[in-house]
Amino acid sequence: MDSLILKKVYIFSGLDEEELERLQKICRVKTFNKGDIIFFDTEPYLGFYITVTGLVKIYKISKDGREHILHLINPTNTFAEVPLFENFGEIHEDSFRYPANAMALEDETRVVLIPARQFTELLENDSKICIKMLSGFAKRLRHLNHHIEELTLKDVTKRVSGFILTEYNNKRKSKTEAEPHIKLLISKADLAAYLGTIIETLSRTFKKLQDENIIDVDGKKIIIKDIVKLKETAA
Amino acid sequence: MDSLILKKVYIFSGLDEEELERLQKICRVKTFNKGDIIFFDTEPYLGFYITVTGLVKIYKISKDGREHILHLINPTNTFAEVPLFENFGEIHEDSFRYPANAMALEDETRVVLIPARQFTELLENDSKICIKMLSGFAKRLRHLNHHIEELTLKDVTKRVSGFILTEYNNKRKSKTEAEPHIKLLISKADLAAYLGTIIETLSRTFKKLQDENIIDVDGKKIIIKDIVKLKETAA
DNA sequence: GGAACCCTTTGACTTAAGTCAAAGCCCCAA
DNA sequence: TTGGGGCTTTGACTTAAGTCAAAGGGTTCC
Repeated sequence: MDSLILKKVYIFSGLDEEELERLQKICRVKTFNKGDIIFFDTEPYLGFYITVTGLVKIYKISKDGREHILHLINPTNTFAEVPLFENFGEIHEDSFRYPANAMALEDETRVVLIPARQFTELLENDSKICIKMLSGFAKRLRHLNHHIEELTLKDVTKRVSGFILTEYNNKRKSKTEAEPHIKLLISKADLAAYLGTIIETLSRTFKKLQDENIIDVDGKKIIIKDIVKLKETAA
Repeated sequence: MDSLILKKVYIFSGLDEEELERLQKICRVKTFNKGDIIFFDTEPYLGFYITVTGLVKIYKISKDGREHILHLINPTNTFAEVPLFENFGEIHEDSFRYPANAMALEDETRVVLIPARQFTELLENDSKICIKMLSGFAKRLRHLNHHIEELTLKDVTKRVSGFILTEYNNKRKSKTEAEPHIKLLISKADLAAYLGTIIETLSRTFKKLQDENIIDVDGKKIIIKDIVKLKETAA
């Protein structure tokens, strides 16, 4: 497998060559196509994953079939690490399940599986990795808190506007461009599920924001026409 | 201060006497009355807290004044540890703020402040504590995921029923009794905020469940009259 | 080129839950 | 005992967002 990818994974960035090599030996690489399931929330827990290429969605399905997306996992990011620690030491009993479902959202989505047992041995001897993982968990906690805040205290229009703004800010970190816009990496149905709504409502919200001359929606491209008003709407 | 309390805190349960003593020296104890603010989300980050006695709520306020409760912290549990790790090493720059507000919900609520800087030194030398903290974070992540699931995929009636059931299950772990019931530790307004709704809707929901002979509400006491139907309603 | 498909939009309708306002209840204190 | 204040309930109304159904638009594949 690609040895470089592990180096880029945040939690492994403190490891030396030898440790990386050891880790590499226990990893398993898997490739998925768009729509393929990586794991269901009913499956026994094997270990956590790293997205290498493509995009992965972590989601839950309610009894009546509605879906809610908890996370979208980009390359070099990890997912499903939480069960590792829920009852540290008891993982061997294989009574653990994955906490949600994971699906590949693009063709050629490659992921690396880090088996639980071997990894925990590594952890016990290395507080640096632990701190990195703590840091990763902290970020995720922050994200989930923010997500809950959005879902409970804001209406759909505010959530959509907020989403566009954060996406735009993330993008701007890397480059600047003439026409301020974002490109959706996911389908509108998925975006709706991520924002805690349904596709029809999302569609109407986009239309409303277009009518108010705040944005322009062209397929998966969303052009920001009035960032000041967009910020007002999101606030 | 009470030295016994630190022993009971989950993340410190691996420490020996000497380490506990060292920790104790750097702690500060504070006592609050009902309604007192422990910290606002605008204050610079000093460190994390442990609830010793009483009850603490962690909450956010939206622009239009609505409140949402993220967590309720019981004795021996910690809160506000997340910022410790968000940019590990940079805490000294004191540019960090608390991520939410914290308020004492009972008189004589005692909390212990563990200063950030001293604590991180301890962490770096002890992977056992790290793993304990990871485990604590994992539990919280699980809780937040569950919370999001509830908020986005379920209506208020389901959320209320689910809340009663989990409270009852938590309680039953310790003791069994003739009349199945729970006692609310918080006001109904706070419960509403925790369940992502408002007090009027909560009141109506309780009434509906009473009319259907599923529960009986008597002030802060909720008697479960038909646990089978309650489970059906929550599902 | 058109059939089949998927994703998305639009319209008409329903409903859960929020808002506003008033009244009720209960406990404590003077 | 009376009265005030905090909490809670109830009622009437509004509204945001979900449901159901149908139509539109763009790709891909024979």
